Amino acid sequence: MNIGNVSEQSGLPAKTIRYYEDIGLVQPSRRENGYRDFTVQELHKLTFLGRARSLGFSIEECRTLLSLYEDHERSSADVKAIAQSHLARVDQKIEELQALSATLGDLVVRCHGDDRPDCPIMDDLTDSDLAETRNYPTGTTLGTLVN
Amino acid sequence: MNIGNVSEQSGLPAKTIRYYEDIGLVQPSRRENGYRDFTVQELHKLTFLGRARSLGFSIEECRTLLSLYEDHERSSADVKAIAQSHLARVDQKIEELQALSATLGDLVVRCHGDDRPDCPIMDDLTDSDLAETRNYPTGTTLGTLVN
DNA sequence: GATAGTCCTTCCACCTACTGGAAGGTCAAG
DNA sequence: CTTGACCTTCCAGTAGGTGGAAGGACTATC
Repeated sequence: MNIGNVSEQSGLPAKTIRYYEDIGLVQPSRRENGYRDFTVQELHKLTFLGRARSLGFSIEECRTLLSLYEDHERSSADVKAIAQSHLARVDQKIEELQALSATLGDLVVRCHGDDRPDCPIMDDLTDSDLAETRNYPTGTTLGTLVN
Repeated sequence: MNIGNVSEQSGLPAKTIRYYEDIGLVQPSRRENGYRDFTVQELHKLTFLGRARSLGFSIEECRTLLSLYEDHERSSADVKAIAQSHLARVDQKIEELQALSATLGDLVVRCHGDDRPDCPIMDDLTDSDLAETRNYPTGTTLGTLVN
């Protein structure tokens, strides 16, 4: 199967599939003309990867999941552990974002949003006393908060 | 003020401050020896930036907020608009993550997590029939879901 | 004056997970 | 034989930094 075909059937862009080959998630063979030639198994792996990625598993988690996927003797505990730790991160992120939403929501409500310069949002970002009572999240866990 | 001093007072790593200079968020002057020399105003701007970033505003939003911060004639409506659109994105992200959490939570609960290979999580990632009834999020809004 | 330690500088590479685009080879249809 | 769709590789860019190397500057101590 050509990459275009596999792309259509798996739902992954051809670019992404080439990238997955680059990082060693799939190893399609090559034809004489240099074109990649995918087997049905590889199509399944790519579809699997697409689903796992859409559930937010990282590439490295996907790599592990893929090896478990191929190991029919694997224990479900191994799979569950990955899913659980991923779930924990998702839930933590939700909490962080909810706290953020509360803060932002409060600021937005308190801001008149008129043509005068007085603005609680700016005051909050500016005034160190306000900031000290608040409790700004710092650094590590909140990186890119929203995409 | 030297960068180390400003770093300590603003809570931003020196690396980050240099980066912010690179992208034009601050313009400290230089001493004869080549060291950056920050004014108190620049320290305030950096602190402001740190707070805005910790609330999840993007660098470009921070740039706009910073110009509003410096414009004492600005209207609060301009500030509010930015905060509101940011809030909307945060809330949308929360919804997406909650849907994800529900899906993952369901899978995790249904997985025995023992040493046998049967695993609903794997089944879900593998079986296309299951997947069709599900409704996997795709592509754009869910990029890197969790950091 | 020499030396050690800390601070500062620039520059380059790396992170995630792709995506866009250029330059060029291949294949099937008309 | 040409056109267009498909394929290839390679390079660069995204957001927002972070890590590290190589080297200059400053301060304290001997």
